[in-house]
Amino acid sequence: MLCAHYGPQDWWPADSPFEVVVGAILTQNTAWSNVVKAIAALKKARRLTVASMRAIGDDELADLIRPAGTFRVKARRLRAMVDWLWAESSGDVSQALSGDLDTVRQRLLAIHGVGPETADSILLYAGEHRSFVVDAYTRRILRRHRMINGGESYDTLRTMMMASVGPDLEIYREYHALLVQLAKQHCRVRARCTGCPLELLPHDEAL
DNA sequence: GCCCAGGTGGGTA
DNA sequence: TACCCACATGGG
Repeated sequence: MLCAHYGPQDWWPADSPFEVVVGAILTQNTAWSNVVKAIAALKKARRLTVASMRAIGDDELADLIRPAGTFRVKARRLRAMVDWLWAESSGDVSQALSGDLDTVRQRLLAIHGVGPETADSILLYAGEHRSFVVDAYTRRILRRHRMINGGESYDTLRTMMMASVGPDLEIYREYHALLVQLAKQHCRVRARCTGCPLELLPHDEAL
């Protein structure tokens, strides 16, 4: 039995794939609590759809997402994203993300404002792609346990994690929750992760 | 008042 | 290629 079974299901709370996409951009270098406020404002203004967000100006969009910080920058990035989604699939997020992982990932990375972490978050939580997200938590934990020296590139860490964990959508999605569980319950992931970084985490210092 | 957060793009050497 | 910096709000 995988410890993932006990993990919370709310690392990326969202009511729709598009909300995941928007959150992925809004959370860049930003506390999630601020993203929640911005998303609530978008919902209240009925602008949390590709078509309706596309229909407003940058100033209005920036004003709505102000609580998330760097709002002018993020308004431009959301604009680039909705334009792409519209061109790609008339705003159907699932359809836009369908297809071969590496191909879709490259297409996402070509969009202004979408870097590797944002792309992987979208692929994993808005799509059905088994693409591991390397975020600040992942780096912090691996470094704390001296499993990396800190200089590795994003792609190096992603490849390392995916090779050791194995292709498992649910484990990828629950990874951060898993770390919490590992810390609290001293459990080990053995079924499919023998030898992986999770296995090596000292139970009292996972976070 | 200060520091940081679930990054990315642009500029410079 | 390899750094350095702007972006900006809200919470501890």
